[in-house]
Amino acid sequence: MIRTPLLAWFAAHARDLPWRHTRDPYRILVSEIMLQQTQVDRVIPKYLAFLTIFPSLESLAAAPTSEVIRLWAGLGYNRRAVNLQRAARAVRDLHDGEFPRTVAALQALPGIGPYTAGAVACFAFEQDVAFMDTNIRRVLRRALVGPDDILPAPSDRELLALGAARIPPGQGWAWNQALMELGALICAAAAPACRRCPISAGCAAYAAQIAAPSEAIALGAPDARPTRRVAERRETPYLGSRRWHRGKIIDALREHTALPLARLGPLLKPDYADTDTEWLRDLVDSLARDGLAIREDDEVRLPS
DNA sequence: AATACGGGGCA
DNA sequence: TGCCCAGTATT
Repeated sequence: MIRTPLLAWFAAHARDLPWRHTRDPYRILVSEIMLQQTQVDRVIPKYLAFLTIFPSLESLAAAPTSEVIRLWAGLGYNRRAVNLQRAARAVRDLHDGEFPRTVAALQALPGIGPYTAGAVACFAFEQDVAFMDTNIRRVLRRALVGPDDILPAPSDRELLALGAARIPPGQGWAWNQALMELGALICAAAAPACRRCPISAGCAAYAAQIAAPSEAIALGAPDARPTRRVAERRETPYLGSRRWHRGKIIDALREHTALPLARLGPLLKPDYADTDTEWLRDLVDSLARDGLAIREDDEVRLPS
């Protein structure tokens, strides 16, 4: 068994996370869906609570969708809750209750994309597959390509190929966990802790930083360090946005079995008027298309 | 290739 | 405020 510096570091410094104690594909899937665009610390309590209520794929598949959506409160991206249950039902109905093991079959399930399919194949079935989340992408890029601002930016396909070739055979599980852990704890997006990094000796970004300690810009080196994200797009304001209102509607539906539009409206905006009905109906229908709500005439409820 | 999709934590 | 976070589906 090969002991690379990264694997040694992981063995010594890995956080004790609940989903690292299991290989149950159902539990791994729940963790991976919850972790999509959501920080570890915020997921842990939700993950434990979810598995207490839905300890098995069968229990989740058989549950009312409304209960799954209610349990999802506080996690955001509520479609994930619906898709997670759809995936559970697909495994039950289309795969005879047996989790598919291949990346392709996993990715065919609702809400499971390239990342999650690879993660389940690796973390549940211990396959040596390469995949990328935001952490792995940043680590591979810095280590194998160079500083964040180098151009052209490597494509995901290139990065994936580079990363795949470096997986120590038979240790994909630990390797991929270690890459993610390094990205989260050491090779952070801002202020990476290179002093504590176990792979800085072989890191392209670190080498570049040592060679040119940030005075290239001050000296005005032409085209030396072209900056990516020069014209960064502003993040759209969240408060009062369509997303915000959708979230508020789901919150209201979590509290009530059913709600007429005329009662839902004032819960969203104090000055709700009849002229807002069309706006509200459009919002509700968008939720209905996502499987997050059901509207019958002027009454709204969570899906059963 | 762009957008929509939640929400909370933090500088 | 603006940025970030174990992404996916749709256009």
